[in-house]
Formats: sequence, structure tokens, C-alpha cells
Amino acid sequence: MKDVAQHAGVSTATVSRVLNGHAAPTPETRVRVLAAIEELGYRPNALARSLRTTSTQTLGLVISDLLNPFFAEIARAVEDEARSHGYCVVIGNADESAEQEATYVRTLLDRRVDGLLLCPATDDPSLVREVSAGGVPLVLLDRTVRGATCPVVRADGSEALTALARRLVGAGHTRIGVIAGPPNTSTGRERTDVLTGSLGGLAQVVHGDFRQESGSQAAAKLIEDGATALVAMDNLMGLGALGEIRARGLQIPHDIALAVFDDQPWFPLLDPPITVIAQPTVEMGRAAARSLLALINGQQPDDVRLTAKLVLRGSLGEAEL
Amino acid sequence: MKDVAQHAGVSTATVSRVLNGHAAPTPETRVRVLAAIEELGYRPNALARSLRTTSTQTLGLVISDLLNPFFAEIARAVEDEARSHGYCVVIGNADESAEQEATYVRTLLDRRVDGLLLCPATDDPSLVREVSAGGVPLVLLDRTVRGATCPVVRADGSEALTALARRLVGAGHTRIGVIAGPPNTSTGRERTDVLTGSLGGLAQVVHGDFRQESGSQAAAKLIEDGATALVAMDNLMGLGALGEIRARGLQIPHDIALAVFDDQPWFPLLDPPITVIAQPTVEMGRAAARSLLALINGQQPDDVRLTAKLVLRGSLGEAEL
DNA sequence: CATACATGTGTAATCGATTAACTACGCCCT
DNA sequence: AGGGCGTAGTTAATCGATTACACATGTATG
Repeated sequence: MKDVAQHAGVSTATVSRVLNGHAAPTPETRVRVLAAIEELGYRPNALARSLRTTSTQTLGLVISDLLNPFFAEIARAVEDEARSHGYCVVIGNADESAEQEATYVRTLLDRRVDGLLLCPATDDPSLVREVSAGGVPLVLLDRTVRGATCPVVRADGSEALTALARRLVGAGHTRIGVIAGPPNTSTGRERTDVLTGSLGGLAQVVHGDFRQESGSQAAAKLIEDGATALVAMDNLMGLGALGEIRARGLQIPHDIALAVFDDQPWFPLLDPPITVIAQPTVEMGRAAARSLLALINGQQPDDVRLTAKLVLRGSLGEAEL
Repeated sequence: MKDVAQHAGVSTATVSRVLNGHAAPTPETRVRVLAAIEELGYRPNALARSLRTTSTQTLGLVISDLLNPFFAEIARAVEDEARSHGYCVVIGNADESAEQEATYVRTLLDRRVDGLLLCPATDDPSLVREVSAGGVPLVLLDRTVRGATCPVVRADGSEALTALARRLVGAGHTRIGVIAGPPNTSTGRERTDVLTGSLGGLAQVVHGDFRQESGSQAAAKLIEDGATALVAMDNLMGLGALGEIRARGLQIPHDIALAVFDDQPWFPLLDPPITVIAQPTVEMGRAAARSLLALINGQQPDDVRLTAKLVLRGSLGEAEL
């Protein structure tokens, strides 16, 4: 910057003013400065700028698993929304590990992100409290924690799950295997509670960890226990369950019915296409980013609850169509 | 930091030394400082530190499309490798747009990343030159640009593609539709060149843009032109092609054969399972991160070429098994 | 013609860390 | 006792920006 100032025959203050679009500098000075900038290929140092202004124009996003297309899509949506408001997004991948999540949150705070979006790995509120104590704007996404005091953006699958339960019962299933998420995550618990609640005593629950491998194992166990229908509570566990079903040579829906929470582009391509509960991922990401930006601007955004929808495709059997 | 120093009755220099593990401070001073840090909940400002040290311990990664699981997996691998060396990764999503790619590259440079990993959207070398001119360590990943002067990490699919061509010809196909990537990307061009080269005059090429929608359109066109086999040059276009095949009620492999470049966890679950050319994504990501770190440490890493492998699964017909 | 006021630019403090250079304090040895 | 030396700690410059305040100049006003 000093070089630019010298080159243009002005002070660094003037260069800074030109850079920040202040009213002060003469059009004439402005072009001289811009010319010098161009000539020297100068680019301002964002670190120095942020240090001085205490604003990084950056949002932190800590997601549970980058390989889960659900979160990838959320990340994409957050980024789009943020960019359209002049913000950048730094993504941290917690890999469903509370420890790694905490590490990332701290790293992002150390880098002074202007706000943080968090998909908490567990419902333990301590990390959230730590962030709030630091006074950093925080919005929870997809999952919440016990006694959360910050805005939460998530999808409500209750209606869809109840409708799904009705279908399953209506089709005469009496042993329904539920491949649930970890009980210490809000989505893991709530979805399972709603579904088992509406299924009365027909449900058998096995907990997985939102990953493919656990889906296979849970499916194996449930099939051996005589389940005639499976419901996987996220797309990766659904993938695992599907693999297990195929590996055992079972036919969907003849031998076993299947439904999955989360839609994926390839679910309709299976034979039969898989019935799912589709979440409005893009809207969730955008809404979360908007809430966070509002919070940063001193507003008090409300919680957002979007609705997940049951999409019937055939994997529950003829009854559904 | 000043507060901490005051609290511990020392100067900021001493606090800094404790923080950075210098030898100087007495064990006694050390505990006093650490206690003060603990008590005040102090966290060092990474911006200030980086400004002073000119090192951010951060790598920039600009990928072509976050929603493409291939790149998501790469990102994940890069991150893992970087983290194990004490580096953080900031991901920028170019969305297959050269313009957005340039924006991200500049943003990352402004934030003074210690090095940059780039999956170039086009083979135009100007952006690469801009980065090199700035003296920032740069490694290209998956794709290269014309006359690249920096290390490149990529997968070599030539053997696999040649083997695939042999299979297709051997199975008696005479009209083979190739759903190619954009001709201005190195992967788009090279893969297509190799395949059409080994297919002699049997190939008909339609270019897509590495996204699902273009895969559907290309497949539609090729099917209408009488293709009896399709090869999609990336997983998203493969997904699109599959959709089109299903929409037309065609049976794989009876009515049409299909192979896809890039493996995905759900390809084996289709009926029949899809034959693919699998890339060593995780190794690519890790290798790229390692090369970049080497470059940052003043070494001169060689280009890395990993081998993609043909995985036969059934979607080419009985001939393959 | 002096005073007030607007306008464009420069000076220098500041953000929060790191670190070279310096100081103060023992301790040991002759 | 005095000089040499090692060690623990302080002072202050520095990184590259922003911005309050000061200053100089020009223009309008009483």
C-alpha cells in the first residue's frame, strides 16, 4: 500500500479512501491511485484490513460430514446465499466427531469469522455456550442442542413420518425396523420418537451413526429379527441398508419394504424407486445463512422450521401408489 | 493479550513466548501465564498473528463443484491430509464457472493462504499465471491447464479407457455414444480423445458440461441417433444418462450398455450394477495436499499420476463377466 | 477584508500479535 | 571485590491496513 501511495504521489490514507469508495478523493486523484494499483498489481491484505476493522466478511460453517450429500447441498446453499451478500464461507468438516467439531469451531473463532453456522454433532450445549459467551453470532442448522438459546433452522419431518407410519401399518407390516440416528443428536432422537410413536408397538429400533456402514449393520440385524419393512433415518444409512438388502438377495418391495429420510438424485433410478422423506435442503441452507446475517446486523431472527415431505415412489409396495 | 500479561504480572512478550512454546520462560512464569489465559478465556487472534508472521497455516482449495461427490471426496481427503500437518483448508466452490473460480482464487490470495490447490474450470492458463506471479505455491488437481508450470496431480484413465473400448468393440457394439466433458477442460478432452481413438470410427461424441442435466440431454441425442452403448465421462453426466435411459423405458444392458467414469457408492446397487472407471479420489486429494505442503516448504515435488481402474459390473452385458 | 466553512489530503494512532535488541539479576571464578 | 556470563524478562518496532484529527487551500458571507 505504501508503494502504491508513493507511486501515485499521495498518502496511504488517500489510497485507502479510494479503495473503500469514500467520497473525499478528487476524481483526478482517484484515477491516479487506481492507475498505480493496476500498474503494481496491488491487492489489499485482507488480514490487515480485518484486524483493523474487526470484520472479516466471512461466515464459518461447521457441518457434520462433507461426504454426506445432504450436508454438501446445505453447504452449497449457505455459500450461495452468503456470497450474494458479499460474505465468504469457510467450511469445517466435523466428521460426526464432537471433538473435531470443537476444534473447528475454535479455529474459526480464532480467525474471527463474523458469525458461525453449526450443525451440532451432539446435543451437548457446552460448545454452543462457549461460542455465545464469546459473543459471536451463532445459528444452529439441521440439529439443535439441549436448551439452545440461539436461532435454529431445521426441517420438521413429523407430518411426513406420521404419514409414512400410516402407510406402513396400512400395508399390513407388523415388524418394522427403524434404522435410527444416534440418540444424542436432536434429529436422531426426534425422528425416531415420532415414527415409533405413530407405529405403536410395531417398531423395532436399532441406532446407527448416520453413516453407511452402520446402516448395513442395522439392516442386517433388523432383517434377521424378521422385519418386513425398513426405515432409514438418513440417506447414508439408507445406502447401507440397500446394500445389505441386495447382498441378501431380497427383493424390494416383495420381500421387504424400504423408505429413507433424505432424498437423493439416484433414489428414483433404483428399481423400484425408493420412497423418501425429502427435506428442503437448499431452503434450509439459505434460511440459515439469512438468519445468521440478520443476527450479525443486530436483528433477532426467529427460528425457522421448514417442512419435510413424504415422496411415494414404490419401495413400500403397491399399497402406496 | 495485554490483559493476560497484566493478569499474570508479565509483559506481552512473555505471554507470546509461553504461547509459542519458547524455551525462555520459567516453569513458574509459564503456569502463571497459563492460569491467566484460562481465567480470562483468552484466545489468540489468528489474524494478528498471521499478519505478523506472514503465515496463515491455511491452504486454499478451489474445486469445480461441491455437489459432485467426486470433488466432495477430494475435498475431504485434502482436508484430512492438511489437518494432519497442522494446516486448515478453506474451500471455494467454483461451480464450473471460470469467473467464479477467478473470484475465489483472488479472495483466497487476499486472505494470504499459504498455498493453493486448484481444479481449473478451463484449460486457460491465465489464472494460473496470475497466482504464480504472486509467488503463491500452487498445485493443480484433477485437471491441468495449457503449459502448466506447477505440479499437477491427476488420475490417468488411458489404460482403463482402452480396456473399456476393447470390451465394447468385442461385444459387437458399432454405434457407441460418448458423453464427453467440455472440450476446454483437460480431463474432458483427454478422456474423450483416448476413448474415441481406441474405438476407431465407432464413437459418436456429444459434449456435456460435467453436470446431470447435460448428461440427460446428451444421452437423449445419442439414443435417438441409434447408439447401443453409452459412456459418460463423469458421474453426474452418468446420473443424467441413467435417468434418460429409465425415462425411455430402456433396459440395461439388453437395450443399451452403459459405463461411467468415476465410481459412486450407489452404482453397485443398481440393477444391473454399473460398470465404471474408478479414480483413486482419496489418494489424489492426499497426494495433492502433500505436494502443496512440500512446495510450501521449499521443495520441488514431481507431478503425480495415479491410475484409474476399470471395474466391470454388468452394465455392459454378459460379454464382460 | 476578515471570518467562517467546506473540501481534499496528510499525519499518526490503532488493531493484536511476534521478536530483535536490550536490561537486570544472579552466580561463579579468580 | 570485580569482571564475565547466562538467563528471564521488558521495551519497542513491525506487519498492512483504517480513520480521527489536523492542516492547507479555496470559496462564500457579513
